Amino acid sequence: MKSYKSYSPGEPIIWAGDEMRYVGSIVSGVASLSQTMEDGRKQMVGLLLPSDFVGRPGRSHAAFDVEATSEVTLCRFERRPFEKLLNDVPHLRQRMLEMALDELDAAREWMLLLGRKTAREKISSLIYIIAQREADLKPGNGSVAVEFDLKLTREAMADYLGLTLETVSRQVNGLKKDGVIDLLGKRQVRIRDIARLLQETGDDADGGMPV
Amino acid sequence: MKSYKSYSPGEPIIWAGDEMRYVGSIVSGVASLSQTMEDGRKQMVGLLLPSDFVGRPGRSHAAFDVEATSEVTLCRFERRPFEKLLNDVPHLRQRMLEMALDELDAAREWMLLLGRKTAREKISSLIYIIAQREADLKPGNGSVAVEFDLKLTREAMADYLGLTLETVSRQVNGLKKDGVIDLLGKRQVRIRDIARLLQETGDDADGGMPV
DNA sequence: AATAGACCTTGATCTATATCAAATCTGGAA
DNA sequence: TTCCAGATTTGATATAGATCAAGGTCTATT
Repeated sequence: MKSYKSYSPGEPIIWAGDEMRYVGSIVSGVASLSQTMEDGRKQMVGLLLPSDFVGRPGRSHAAFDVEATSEVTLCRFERRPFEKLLNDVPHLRQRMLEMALDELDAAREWMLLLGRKTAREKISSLIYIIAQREADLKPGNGSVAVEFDLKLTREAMADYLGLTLETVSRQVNGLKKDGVIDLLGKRQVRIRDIARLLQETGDDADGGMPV
Repeated sequence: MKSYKSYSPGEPIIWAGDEMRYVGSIVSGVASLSQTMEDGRKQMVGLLLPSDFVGRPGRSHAAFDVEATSEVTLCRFERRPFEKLLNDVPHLRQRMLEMALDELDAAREWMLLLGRKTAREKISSLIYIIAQREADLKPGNGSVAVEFDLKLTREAMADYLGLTLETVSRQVNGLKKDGVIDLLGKRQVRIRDIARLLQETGDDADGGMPV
């Protein structure tokens, strides 16, 4: 019932419309959840990092494309037995509901980014979020990783942010030029000024002013 | 434990950060779920129509603003007893999970719209979706309502679509000029050519070509 | 070490949509 | 009916980001 499978960068894990025989969770690497329009316009709708769940119990066909962005290892369960388990173990269903609600909140945050943020705010937000999630995985130090690998091409970032890859490139280098981040290699980022980065995201920096 | 409350257009139902004493469901009217940035930029992240659930069990404070867009009647339950009910009745938790997953899918569809669609495609998609949901409520005829009230101001539409109200106005009148829709009063819409409208949304019109 | 292909950067230009600024419409209150 | 405030339309202009077009830079392979 349980098995592991690896995928190389760019490899599809499942296409929208395919039958889903498995559900699973990411063990290592980064995968992307995305939609594509007939004319090729593409939008990532989720970034799947280690511990994230893939697939939807109770649905036989995939609604979105899932692709490996970096080298990915997936831990898979056959969907049917998993659904049975879900019925038998109330705790598990509780857990699934929490995950779904967290993802819903994340999706809604992303809607604000896509609909209303500028290109620079979008890039800053993405870097900040990846730094945060990176730090969650390797606990210890502060609450945000200072140096890490983006594990995304400029094109993948563009697809996530609703921009073109050229704009992504310009904005990343803009943040570097302005001393907010350093680039050590194309995808290796060091955050030079975390407060400044947070400010550049356009998000409420200081959690609301009490009157 | 159960009560009803009405709100007039523009009236806040709850603000982000407020304590949530109730969860509830929309009985009639339209409410909006939205986020606002410090400088006033606003993005709607959900449109709440009759039968939609409001609030999140297991969370004590609201994550988003909820406002009545039209006259709204809300059926409220105290949150704590509701959460207890959720623990005792497994069927209810099952239902909540399904609703959360459906909303997640809807949010992800909206991400494609916000990130990649043109203004005209955005407006067409919104009109199409409202027509669909309108038809769901009053079943009978075809699968899509032909004539209905948008129940949203141009500004509310703009906040939902990530546009300005001027652009919304121009695009709505563009669709009218091109014979896709008729306007009977500012918010009353008649769909003149439903196939054409669907095409204008940019979505896969004919459900994918088998090879 | 040379080559190739996938990424990435940079520059010039274009355009969809925002922004600014008036009208104009509309439905309800007096 | 007349008036008014909010909602909508319409026009002129500005601009962020897209698009088009080269080059440059890694990294793996031979």
